[in-house]
Amino acid sequence: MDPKVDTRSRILDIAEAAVLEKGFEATSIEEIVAGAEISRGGFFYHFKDKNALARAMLERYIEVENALYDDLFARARELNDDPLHCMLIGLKLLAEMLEEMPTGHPGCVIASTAYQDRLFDAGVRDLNRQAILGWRKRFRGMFEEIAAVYEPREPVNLDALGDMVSGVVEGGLVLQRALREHNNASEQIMLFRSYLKLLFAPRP
Amino acid sequence: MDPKVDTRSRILDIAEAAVLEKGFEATSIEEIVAGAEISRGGFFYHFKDKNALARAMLERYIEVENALYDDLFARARELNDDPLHCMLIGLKLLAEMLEEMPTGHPGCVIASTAYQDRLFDAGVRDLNRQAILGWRKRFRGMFEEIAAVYEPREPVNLDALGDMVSGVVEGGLVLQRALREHNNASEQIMLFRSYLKLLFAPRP
DNA sequence: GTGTCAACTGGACTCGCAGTACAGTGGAAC
DNA sequence: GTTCCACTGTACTGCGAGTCCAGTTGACAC
Repeated sequence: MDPKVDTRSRILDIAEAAVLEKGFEATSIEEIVAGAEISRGGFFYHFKDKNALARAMLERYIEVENALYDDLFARARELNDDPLHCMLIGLKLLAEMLEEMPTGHPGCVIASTAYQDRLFDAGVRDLNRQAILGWRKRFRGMFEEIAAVYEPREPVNLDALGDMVSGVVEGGLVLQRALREHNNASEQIMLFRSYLKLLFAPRP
Repeated sequence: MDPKVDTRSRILDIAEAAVLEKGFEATSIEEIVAGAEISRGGFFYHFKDKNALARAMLERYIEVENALYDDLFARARELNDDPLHCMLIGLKLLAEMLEEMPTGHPGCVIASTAYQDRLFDAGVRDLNRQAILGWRKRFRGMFEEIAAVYEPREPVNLDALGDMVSGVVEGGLVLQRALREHNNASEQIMLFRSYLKLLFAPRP
């Protein structure tokens, strides 16, 4: 049973670890098949080419990420029913989570594919795009709820504010990777959180 | 004279355009030498390998970027002497500049190298790191000036706030690339600007 | 027990690209 | 007239992606 645990997911596991550590291009198929203990032929049996691998990785990653956000904000909602406080708690939880991830959050995957996009086909690029649009929609919805209760202190485009969650995470991860520091992403999220506190502060 | 205009910078020009359009890995030396109308031997005469090219590109890019920030905030300072207003004007100018860049801002280069870092040697990675640390220092200094006049409404780490400028730009550029939209980066900067307005709003 | 199919193995091959090596050349500077 | 810089051109190695395909192995079907 052990050697048979779905070869396809084993390939994805190995590939994901390698890609997160050193990037997609720097990860060779040779290396993946060695890690997964299969032959090159076996790899190409499951994935037509590296593009197909990228697509499968992105699909899986986006699912995991969405489940994570669902869970995070569901927990936040349990702790506080107010939409603003729920958001603030959720962001705190997200920041804590990012700190606990030693090698860095997979969020990388999105930025990484965005910056190497000529390496990928239209399917991969579109998947990437849809993921970010999904997060925009998710957070925009939450901000609408908040804005219905707390009038924003400054005029604000809620789509852009929704994007800012993804943007701050991605930007923070870029900093973290480039600086080789550890808490940049979580720090950036906490700053964004402080922005929201000020933006939706109740009028006196 | 025309065919002789410093081959080295011509290589850098061609390479930069290609890399910004499709990424470093996807840009072949073959293609660069064709664009610059030199031979492969000529390329390797100027650059030991692709790593040396990357380092030279980064060096040049960072210089340009720093000059740009110098100029931008100098102009802002001319318009208003108050450190907060100077920052707000500078960010507005930056946002406008980003909107006017059709193919997208070179800021990409930093994120791009960060995400493909295993492709590069320690020299390139360190250059990348130093650039971000330089911006941290620059913006931290400006925020210190502001905080000396306007007490922040929320506790804030000024290093992290300095990083947030780079982070928001990088994050915005990631969004822009992935979404294939055009104003995400400038929108994100304007949101950051609105954060600063709220954070350093004078007490009544 | 035979047949079928999915899930592979293994090897041989092509292709494109990075990088090496080096011999030769043309023109400006001294 | 020589030297040297800035190349050109060619020929080579090596690596990794991707193709092709013939053959194996184990599960289940009938």
